[in-house]
Amino acid sequence: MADDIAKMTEAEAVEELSRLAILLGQANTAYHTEDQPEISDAEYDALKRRNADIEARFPALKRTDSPSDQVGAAPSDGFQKITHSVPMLSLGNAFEDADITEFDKSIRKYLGLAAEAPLTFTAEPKIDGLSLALRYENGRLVHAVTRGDGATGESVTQNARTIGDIPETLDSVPDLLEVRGEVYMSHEDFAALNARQTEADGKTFANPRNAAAGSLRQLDPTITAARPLRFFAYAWGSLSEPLADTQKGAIDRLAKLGFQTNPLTRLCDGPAQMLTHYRTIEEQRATLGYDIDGVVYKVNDLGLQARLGFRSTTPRWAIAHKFPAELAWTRLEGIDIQVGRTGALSPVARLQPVTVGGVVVSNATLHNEDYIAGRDANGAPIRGGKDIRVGDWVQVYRAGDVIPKVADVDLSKRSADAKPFVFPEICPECDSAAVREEGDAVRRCTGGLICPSQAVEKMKHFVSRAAFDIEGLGAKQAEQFFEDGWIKEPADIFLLEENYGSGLQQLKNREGWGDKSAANLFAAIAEKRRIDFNRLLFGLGIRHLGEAAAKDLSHHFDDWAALADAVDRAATEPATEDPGKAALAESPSWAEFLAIDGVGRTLTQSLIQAFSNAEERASFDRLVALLEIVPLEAATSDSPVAGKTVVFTGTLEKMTRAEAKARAEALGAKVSGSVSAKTDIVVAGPGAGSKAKKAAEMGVETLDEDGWLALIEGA
DNA sequence: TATCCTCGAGTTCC
DNA sequence: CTCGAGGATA
Repeated sequence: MADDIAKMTEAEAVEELSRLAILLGQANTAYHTEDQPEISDAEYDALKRRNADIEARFPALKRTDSPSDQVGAAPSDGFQKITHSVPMLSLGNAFEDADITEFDKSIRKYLGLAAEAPLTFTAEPKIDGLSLALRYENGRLVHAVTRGDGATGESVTQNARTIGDIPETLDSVPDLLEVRGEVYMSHEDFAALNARQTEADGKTFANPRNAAAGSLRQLDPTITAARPLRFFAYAWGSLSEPLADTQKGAIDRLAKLGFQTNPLTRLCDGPAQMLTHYRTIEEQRATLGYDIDGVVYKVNDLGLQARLGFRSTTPRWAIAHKFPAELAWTRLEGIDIQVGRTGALSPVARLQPVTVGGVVVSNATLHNEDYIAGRDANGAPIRGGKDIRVGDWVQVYRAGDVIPKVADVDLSKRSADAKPFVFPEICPECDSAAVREEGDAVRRCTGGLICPSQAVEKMKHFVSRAAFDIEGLGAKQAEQFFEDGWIKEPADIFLLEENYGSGLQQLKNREGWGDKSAANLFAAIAEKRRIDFNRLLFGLGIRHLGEAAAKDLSHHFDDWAALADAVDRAATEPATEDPGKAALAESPSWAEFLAIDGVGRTLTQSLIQAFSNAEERASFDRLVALLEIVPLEAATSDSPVAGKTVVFTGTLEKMTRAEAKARAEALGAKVSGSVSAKTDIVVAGPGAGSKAKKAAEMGVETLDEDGWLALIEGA
């Protein structure tokens, strides 16, 4: 250790560590962006060693962004999960020019803008890479998080620091700034990387996107550092203060801060200009040097963006205009039938492997029975039917550049002896009858849990990410345990240790399993004995009960017993021969379900069916007895309208009805269409009629539009 | 009753 | 990611 370090005071150490962090940060940036590093490797190492020495003497002073945790640090085990403070949503898609005019129109309608009123959009290439969120606090990069499922991503901070386009520090920025953008690899760098990979171990990447994704998710940052990744900034998440008041202004600001922004970003005054720019970008696509898969349009005015807000998974103010998908022709070698957890029989095409969009595809979906069929039993042509036969030449594409689909068939190349595909009417897995309900597109196996395929798929669903999400017990393990007979129903998972704890030995003999993994698994399972009510409901795999409905139900029912009791009562109400009739709605037990937003007759019936099935019910009971169910927290919004039921009536002048509803809901209010005893607030615009009158009669608080806006202001 | 929007379910490859 | 269908709404 150098003498001066041994003599250093704490204050001096703080200052020196700060100086070293900046120097090393600059050196890193220079190293990764330029051919010529500013300092030699030896000098770099010396600085790094000095930093480590000071940290060794003053461990308490170690900075959160310490350079010693960066490139060259020991690999961490896995990536920390981080919840995005503002969700990273995906974009709606457009494929045709008409979708763009429609996009413009629907925005105008939502905002109440006339067709001739000015409305400006940004248009920029959609980079085909992976999204990354960079969190800067007081101008220092503290976190880099992948998109993940949009709500939660993985921290790849150490890896992101090795990317030259990502600054370590920023000058004169808001205290909190989250920059979002795309990590990608250029064609040139991709080719060079694959050449190197070929020499090293022969494992090459299928396309630049996969190479970028693989590189960013390296546990050892030194490997990422050796991969030439780049970054374009195009958006932002949480901010302590706005960057600008337009989209373009914000992008320009990011560019000034030192981020790369895409040079093909333009302002467009309407659909005509947007489409022109789309063609321009499309023409340049091949020469850009990196992959793009379309053009993104965004409403330029950030005030309007805020008014437009979000649908459940996409913003209303942006859309991705995709380039046409790459197509390929190949031979259909066979058609297999898969049976899903609900019993749905899905046809899957087995193809002669073919490259589509940089990936070799050998399976593709064939949608359903009608899609394959040419003519029905009476010889009449089926609408939408393509008459696809084994042995045919078929056209394949990857929908959204992901899911392979059979798009078309070349009838001219059909061999004379090709036979129409006969869709099975018996489940291929369990021989139960497979029936198709009137008006339904899918045929379903009626075997229920007798059908091994349904049973195992249900189990996979139970352990899936949105349900119990047990670490170490994914789809594969669930299937394996099911086949072993160790897990026959969800409750068995929680009895696994008790019943097969001694089976540790057996586990150990299985490939990839040791003492440790079994212990870890039991710990992970134990952790999920405490489970959110909505996750439990979703995990049960009741038909029509998805993630959203599970939340709706757990908002309404306090606990499992309350729900089960309500379902039981509904089950004893009049038969449901004709679910459209009023008799059902009038029965109080059904009414309780139908009154829940998002719950209708179909789901109610489905709940009754599941709970009334003795075996299924017993299986639920066995499971619930082993769990501690955590009720869903009420939307903890402290806005003045949280939990209130609001009715809008009359003409709204400052916002459209859809906008008013969305804003109210975002603040935790429930928006209803008619005034009832449950209504808390009526917002009446000019021309309000019977609803305002009824509200007055019932003594419900009535506000005009300004009164409402004043009420929610600041929330 | 028709239309719009959102959700559920099933899909592949890495 | 897409299709089909359920649920809300005009």
